[in-house]
Amino acid sequence: MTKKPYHHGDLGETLLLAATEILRETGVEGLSMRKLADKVGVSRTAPYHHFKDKNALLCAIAEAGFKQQWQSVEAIIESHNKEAKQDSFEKYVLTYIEFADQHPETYDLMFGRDIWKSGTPTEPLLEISKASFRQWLNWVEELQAQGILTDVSSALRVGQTTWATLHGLCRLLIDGIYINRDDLDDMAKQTIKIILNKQN
Amino acid sequence: MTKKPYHHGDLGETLLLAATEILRETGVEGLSMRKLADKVGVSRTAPYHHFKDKNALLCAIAEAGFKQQWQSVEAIIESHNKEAKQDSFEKYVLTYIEFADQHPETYDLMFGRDIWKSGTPTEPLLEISKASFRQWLNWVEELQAQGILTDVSSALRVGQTTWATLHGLCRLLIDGIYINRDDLDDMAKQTIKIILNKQN
DNA sequence: GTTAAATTTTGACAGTGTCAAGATTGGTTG
DNA sequence: CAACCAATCTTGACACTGTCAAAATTTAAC
Repeated sequence: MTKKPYHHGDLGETLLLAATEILRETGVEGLSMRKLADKVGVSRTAPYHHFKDKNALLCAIAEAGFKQQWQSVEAIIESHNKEAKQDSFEKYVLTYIEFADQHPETYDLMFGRDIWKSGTPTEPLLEISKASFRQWLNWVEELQAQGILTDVSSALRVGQTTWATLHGLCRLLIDGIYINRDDLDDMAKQTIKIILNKQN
Repeated sequence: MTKKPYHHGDLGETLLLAATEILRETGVEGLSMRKLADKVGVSRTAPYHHFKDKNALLCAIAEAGFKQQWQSVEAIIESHNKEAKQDSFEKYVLTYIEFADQHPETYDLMFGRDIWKSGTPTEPLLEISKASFRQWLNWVEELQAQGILTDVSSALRVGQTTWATLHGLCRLLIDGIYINRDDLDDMAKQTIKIILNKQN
């Protein structure tokens, strides 16, 4: 049952795709509703029938980012099920960093100021972001149970700080401050050590 | 030799002060050149003779932030000189977090996208930010020498990752994601433990 | 006191997000 | 098939933004 909407064909999805492309090429500051409409070939206000706001559009992009991230994490969980937990955790962290590295603009939208401070997250975005964090907490709990992570503090607390560490690294990478691209691999490993609390 | 400039009295400084106030009250998104001019009582384009750009204005604010942070750090170094290094390091970290907590908008400018990605840092800002990071690296070196921090990796590498941890926490706090205000003290302590690599 | 430089203003332009009103199209129902 | 309605798209408009150019004003220097 492929329903082809009215005039355009499937504007909503087309807009999302085009917006994501503009985002990748020029960053958020280069993404305007009008340019987006131009690129797709509709009038300036056409997008407003598919996204209430520019904020809503950004939220939709971020939402897609969370979904993608979610899936790649699930893939790791399944494929690495047999291995030692610690190995798959490392893979987890590397995948997380890789995502931030390859989709910096999307990552910035997912966790950055634009949505969470300047704007307001939509309901579905709020949900999936919470779910995403819960996914992380589940990992932490497992690792605590197996003695790989501290259980001196609660899973929540450990989850917060470890994720802060990971997030901090990603931000440094994305914002390009105090960090060189060549250092990334090395720092990722270092970060894993810190999280796992190993000296070497 | 107090030179009172031409018409206004001391526009440059007045603008900086007013801009910082607007920043605190409404965030970057509420800070426009025109509102700023209005607030100070000059015409829209008057600020452009004291700051080349809006970008230059933001850089000036960030620069002031670095200076303030620098001074509070220096104060710690002096006053805590006699104590054990580790104690003053903890104080250092807490002070850093406190600054981010009390001047979130300024902190966001200092390390955020607006200047480092959307805009371009001015020369003086670039300098003081580097100096600020070197200040941190000096701490790391001292702590490495005293066996408080790992010296498995270089000071640079350890400095990067530890600062990433600290920065990550501050960002979480500022952006208000996955973290409650009440958890701050607890998380700060936790973060110190992680950095110092102590399990409890 | 005249000249030059620094400072401020007014006018203008392109760009932004978004609302209101009208035009067009498609699906649904009699 | 005809009529209606709702979804979709366009045009026009408004307020706001950053910033440039040219004119006006004030101060400093000689």
